Amino acid sequence: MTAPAGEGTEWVWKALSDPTRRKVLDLLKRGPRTTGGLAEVFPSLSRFAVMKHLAVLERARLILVERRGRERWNYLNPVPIRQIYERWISDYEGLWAGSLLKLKRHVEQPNERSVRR
Amino acid sequence: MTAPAGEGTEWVWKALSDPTRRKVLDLLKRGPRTTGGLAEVFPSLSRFAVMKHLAVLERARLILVERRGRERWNYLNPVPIRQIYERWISDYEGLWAGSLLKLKRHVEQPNERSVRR
DNA sequence: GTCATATGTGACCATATGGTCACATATTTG
DNA sequence: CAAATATGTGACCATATGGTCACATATGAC
Repeated sequence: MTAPAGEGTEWVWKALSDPTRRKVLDLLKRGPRTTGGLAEVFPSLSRFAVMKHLAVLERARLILVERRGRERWNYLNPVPIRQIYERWISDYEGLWAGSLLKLKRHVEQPNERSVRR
Repeated sequence: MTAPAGEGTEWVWKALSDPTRRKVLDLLKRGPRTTGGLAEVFPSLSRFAVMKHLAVLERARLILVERRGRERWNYLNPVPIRQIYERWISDYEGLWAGSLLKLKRHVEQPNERSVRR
């Protein structure tokens, strides 16, 4: 990964770019889980693979961890997701509405495959 | 990349996970550009590297391309970003507000480093 | 203390990613 | 047509990523 890369949301984007990790977050949205409990949800993955994903999520502070006895409880932290929205996605809201009238001609041709490949 | 992965937004997440590509989108938000015009903005990258990024963005349909003569004009398509928001991010809005009261204890400890590493 | 359980570490591997370079093709201009 | 410009292709490379396995450690239950 080399460097945290200025802004601070960099690791969050990386963490969110994997579907398994997004699914983990979706699960934690409904309440905290232990590492083993999470691993059970992904029968196709080894427990170790799940642990690696959790490490990536933790680095991005998308999850917070509390050790209770020999268990590790993983909690969702929604704050970084909010930041992604506020600092980047929301800037595109203007375009979703209108204002891209000049693009419309090009964008909205039913199923135009990039105007001739 | 292997497979488009069910949902359809998969390539969009991958495309957005790179800071250079997000910067390209930020530039295109202000209007279309040619490939060469974009490459000039990234003096640290070769034109070929920029072209590869554009290919990734095009695969995700985040940009749409029109060839005019010997030039290639790249247009932003904001629709996939909107879908990311609607189909995933917005599901976390509830948590941003309150409703995570049970988490608060754990989440909001000033700078707790994952409760002991 | 001993054993089972829950998690962590280290080594390793295949593929994806981000990048390079050399060269090919297409299009405008004189 | 010839030259300059704009983009595209193929081969290649280093590192990151997602995954495996074997083994180590910590904690709760008897």
